[in-house]
Amino acid sequence: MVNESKSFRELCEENGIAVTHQRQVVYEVMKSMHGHPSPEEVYARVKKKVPAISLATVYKNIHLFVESGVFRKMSMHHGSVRVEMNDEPHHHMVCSKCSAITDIGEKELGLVPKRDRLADGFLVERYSVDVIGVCAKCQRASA
Amino acid sequence: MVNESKSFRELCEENGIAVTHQRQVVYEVMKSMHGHPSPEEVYARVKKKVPAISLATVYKNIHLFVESGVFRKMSMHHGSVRVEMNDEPHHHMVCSKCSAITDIGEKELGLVPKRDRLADGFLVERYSVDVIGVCAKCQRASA
DNA sequence: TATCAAACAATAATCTTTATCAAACTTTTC
DNA sequence: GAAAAGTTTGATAAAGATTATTGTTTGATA
Repeated sequence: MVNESKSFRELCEENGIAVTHQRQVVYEVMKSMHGHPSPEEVYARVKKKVPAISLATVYKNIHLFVESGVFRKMSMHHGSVRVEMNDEPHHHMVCSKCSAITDIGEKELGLVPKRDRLADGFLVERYSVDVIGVCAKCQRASA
Repeated sequence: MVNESKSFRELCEENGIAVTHQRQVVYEVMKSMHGHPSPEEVYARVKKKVPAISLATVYKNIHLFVESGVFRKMSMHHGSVRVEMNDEPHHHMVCSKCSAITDIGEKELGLVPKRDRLADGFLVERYSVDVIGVCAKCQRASA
């Protein structure tokens, strides 16, 4: 307990964010959950330990953890639904500054070694690669 | 004109969906847009050609195009925000039947050849790979 | 311990998506 | 071709996800 508290305190210092009780509970609950829970699911669990907490606080802390680098966003894509109209096999270059998405052909990317089966008998249909980085425009802007 | 109409008609027949004027306009507008427009953006353009169309119709047709295989979903992830709590470098196996997401270690995947620069001077930070396929559970269920 | 910026809870507002349902349109059947 | 059967549409309500606002409380630090 003391150790966990201490490490959370250190983590906050490293990332330049304040230590609060709510924040610590959100962090610990998230760390304890497997997979990729939604904010609502995190909220439900946190609420058991801190009944007065608000959903907005959970959202704010999740965002804060992402911004400060404690956790990472799982998808760099925009929130609303997007579809592919491009028939060619391709992947995406996603700018971490401006979120712009550009297609890149499968060949140009110099692709993944394909396998039919992966761990636990997962049957592969296709790969979808996001290359996260900085687009030329944002490189110029920050130069 | 006649050709385009004809090919849309054929496309609908192939995919077992009815030919309607609204559907055709949504399809043609989407095909004509570069990048990955949001449903709202598609709606805005379609509305210029069919002022009486409703946003719900655009949504319904986008879903129909995805379900019937005319277009593809760009991200297989769930709608709400998700973050990574897993510190190890890893990627994701996403089940196309049940949408379950499982982590897979970078090494187990047998990785991508890394490059620093890609087309147009895009500066690479990291790769994020989604392997789309069928999980063991869903394979059993459909066997 | 007093001060001040940051974080909090509560809640309203916004944005995105889905559901409902009667009317209009497509397809099918004759 | 016209009527029946099945789909799609528009309008709108509702649900779901996220952000903004505001007055209050709390944490860090002098």
